[in-house]
Amino acid sequence: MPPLPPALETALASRVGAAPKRERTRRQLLLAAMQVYRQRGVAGATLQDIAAGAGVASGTVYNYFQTREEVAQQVATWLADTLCQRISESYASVKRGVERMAIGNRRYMWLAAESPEWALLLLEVGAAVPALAQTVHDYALADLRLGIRQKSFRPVSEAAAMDVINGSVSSAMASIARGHAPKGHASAVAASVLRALGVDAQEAVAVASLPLPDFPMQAAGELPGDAPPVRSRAARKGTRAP
Amino acid sequence: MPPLPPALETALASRVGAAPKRERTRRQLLLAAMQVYRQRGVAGATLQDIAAGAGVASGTVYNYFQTREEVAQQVATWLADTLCQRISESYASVKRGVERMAIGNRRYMWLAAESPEWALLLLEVGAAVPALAQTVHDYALADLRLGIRQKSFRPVSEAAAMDVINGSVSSAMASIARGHAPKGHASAVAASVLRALGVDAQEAVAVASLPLPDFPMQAAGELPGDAPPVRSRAARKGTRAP
Amino acid sequence: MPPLPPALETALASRVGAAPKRERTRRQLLLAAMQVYRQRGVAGATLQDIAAGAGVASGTVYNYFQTREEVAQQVATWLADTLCQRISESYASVKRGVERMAIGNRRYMWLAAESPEWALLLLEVGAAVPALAQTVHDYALADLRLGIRQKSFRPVSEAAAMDVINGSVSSAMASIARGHAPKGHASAVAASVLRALGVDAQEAVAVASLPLPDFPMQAAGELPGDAPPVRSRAARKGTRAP
Amino acid sequence: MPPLPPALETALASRVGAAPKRERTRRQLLLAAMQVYRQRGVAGATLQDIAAGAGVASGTVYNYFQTREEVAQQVATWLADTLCQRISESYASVKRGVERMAIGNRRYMWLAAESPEWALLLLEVGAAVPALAQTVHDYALADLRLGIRQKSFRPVSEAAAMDVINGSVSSAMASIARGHAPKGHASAVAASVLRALGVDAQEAVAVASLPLPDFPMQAAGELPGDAPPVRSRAARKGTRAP
DNA sequence: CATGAATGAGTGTTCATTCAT
DNA sequence: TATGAATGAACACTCATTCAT
Repeated sequence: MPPLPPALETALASRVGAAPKRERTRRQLLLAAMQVYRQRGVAGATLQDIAAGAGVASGTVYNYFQTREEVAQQVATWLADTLCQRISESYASVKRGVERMAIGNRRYMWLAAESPEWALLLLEVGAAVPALAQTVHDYALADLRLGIRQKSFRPVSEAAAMDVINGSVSSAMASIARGHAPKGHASAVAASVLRALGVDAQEAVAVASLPLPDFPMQAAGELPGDAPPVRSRAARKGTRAP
Repeated sequence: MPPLPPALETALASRVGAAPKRERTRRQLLLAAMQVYRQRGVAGATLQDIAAGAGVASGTVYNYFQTREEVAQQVATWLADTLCQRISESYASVKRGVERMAIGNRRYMWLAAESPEWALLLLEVGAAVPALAQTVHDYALADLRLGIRQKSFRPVSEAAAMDVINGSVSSAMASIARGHAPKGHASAVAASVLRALGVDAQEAVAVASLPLPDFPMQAAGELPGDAPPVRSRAARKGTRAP
Repeated sequence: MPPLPPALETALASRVGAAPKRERTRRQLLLAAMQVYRQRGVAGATLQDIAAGAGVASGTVYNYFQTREEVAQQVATWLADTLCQRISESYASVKRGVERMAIGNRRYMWLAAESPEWALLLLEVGAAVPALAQTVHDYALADLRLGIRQKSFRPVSEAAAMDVINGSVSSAMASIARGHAPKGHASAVAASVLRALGVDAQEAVAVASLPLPDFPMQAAGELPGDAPPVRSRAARKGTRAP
Repeated sequence: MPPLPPALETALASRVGAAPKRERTRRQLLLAAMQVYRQRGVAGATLQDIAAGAGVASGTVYNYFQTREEVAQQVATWLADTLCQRISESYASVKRGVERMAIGNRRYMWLAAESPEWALLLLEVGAAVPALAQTVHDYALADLRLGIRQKSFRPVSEAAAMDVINGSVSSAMASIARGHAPKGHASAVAASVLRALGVDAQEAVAVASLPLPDFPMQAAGELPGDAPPVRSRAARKGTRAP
């Protein structure tokens, strides 16, 4: 999966080298899984492909994940946590809900332009694992409520707003990642969403055109989602020593 | 799949009894396929499940469809043609783009409330078979352009508008079908979408609250998508079994 | 199967039009079977392909042949009888064994040059149905013995001679039909075989270079191998009349 | 497949016990495949038959061969390499083309007498996999050309000679293996072939009656055709499992 | 006789999972 | 822990054969 947004690249791959062995292998597996998910889809991915992609034997995967499905779960968890956290950090200093909403939405669409493969992966995994969508949903909801408190948003209803936000951004990510979108699509969609939330047309366009804040490259401390222990029926230390 | 909207019920199931044998079997197969798609997903559906659901031997499926994928294609085609045509007919007399847009969007969400299983099927098949999404897209685009010509819509861009429309309605259908949506969600989402398209807030809510026109129950002439002969890619419109 | 030697063309296809219906259908089936045998091999031929090739429904085949294998048997029988009889007739007036042997062998190889598809069919069917090879074998054996009686041949043994004759001609037919053989290959092989049978080198080449007698085009009376009745468990007349 | 010529027995079966596991299983599979090819034909052999014959589950076959056809290919390769190499080694010290030709041909026919099943297998596989026939062809061609250079052979043409050699020996192998051949058939055919190549009758019989050189029993170094890794089309000669 | 829909056992192939080393 | 051979249930798809019309 070629061009990963640098920040994510940093978060994942660059740390593969510097970690206890178990964690390193686990990340290689997650990384390989994502590659395969993009090439074959989550449903079509085979464990042997993932293992091969990570450079380990197929049996080894079961030292890290109990079932095929758990791999997808953990990929989703990792994606959700990393993305949401990283993105929300990138505009932590922005205090107005309108701007936060516009920036958050545009950032996802920017991701789709920057690295279409990862965006499609996100959509693919999001469709397969509800947990991912839920996490993203929660972050957006916070900004929505902030904007409402600040009287910037007057949505018809909170639920309607959430469907418009999530639906529009997802749809736009797909359009952009597949190359079907015109220039400026991300801002146009972001502005449209603001309008749906009750923002005045001119302001919507203005806010949706502001320059995006920087997206920091360095990993912020340790990764979330670190290795939950394998809960195998045979999980013990020191087995096999003669 | 229990509660099918009556109009669709009419179109499909009620005619299973009165048709030449070949066509009857084909419909049973499509019907069974839809059931299985809902239970196992399009990707997870097995041909033997479909065959069993239709009450025929597994080999029989291949007298009607050349591959597993073709079943999905024809289900999608049937769904797209039936739904789009039926829905657009139901408001053929409405001339204002704003209203048409609101009615169309609400109708899909109404479908999700009326028969959640079918709505989820539609979303599932729509995600798996691009043709379906495309057909729906085209119908919506026509109304969008109409509204623009009538100066009712002032979308930031046509492409952005389409992503907002499709994304929001899809997202809302899922919310509604899964029972996560509050009362009045369909109208709220429809109004929000109108606002995104540039409609004034009050008018948006007003238009999105108008009573939905009737949805006719009788089949309008013959069904679209009738039995394309196996092993021939010949034209499909208007074919008629002797 | 395109270029059939005219004589065979005459024997088979031209008569399809002028025959009682049952016989006509049967010939269409045999003809279609041969086509499919060439395209898919005897083992790979399906009954539905054969039926389709003959322009009848698949069930109809079972009115003429009891099993798939019987089709192959009758094709083989028809080929063997037609070919051997036709070929041997074409040099009935030749009295010397040497010449008869050379002509017979060359005629098969000529067939391979003239219509490679039919030659390959012959080899294919010959490998699958021993009866064909046996018939051809018998014709050749007669000429061999004639030549021995006439002191032209002094084979090491009769059995060895037969293996050389059959093996060499079969091998050469394949070479020729596949386009791997140089010009004059048929005569060269025929001469080589004569030498193996004890004919002097010069004479062998001379005899193997004589012009081939005409190969008559008109069908000689009726075809051999006419419809053996279907020995079905349900073979009766007048069934099904109400 | 019972009586394998001892030398081949040595090469294949006797080593099944003493080898790394992967190689052992692979040989069992090849061995089983040969058995089934004889019983059902190459085309009629099913993978489950082969797997069962080797005492493994059906899926296991795919750890060694990518497709059904590859099994046949590797059987053919193994047969061709083993046989040709072993046979040609057995008369490496013979320098005259005539003798080499006679010995080579007789050795194949001797094989047919010694272990008819293996001979029929050879013919069957040879018909199904061109590579086998080609390898055999090449060995014979070398001896033919040697004899021509030595003025022993004066074939009508090289191509004709090859068809006579291959065809006659193949035909004779079948006769012998099926028990249709009289005593001394191998020598008789070998002599006949020599005559076809231009050898004087008396000398032909004389040469074809010389005692066959020993056929060594011990494996000469390692087997050819050793385990090519699955999922790689890499070079196969001389591969060696670690 | 002809039809062609239906059958259902059978085939090649895949892949998640296990387990001895 | 890592390995990777082995497993075996599943699956998509084929096709000879039957039989009601």
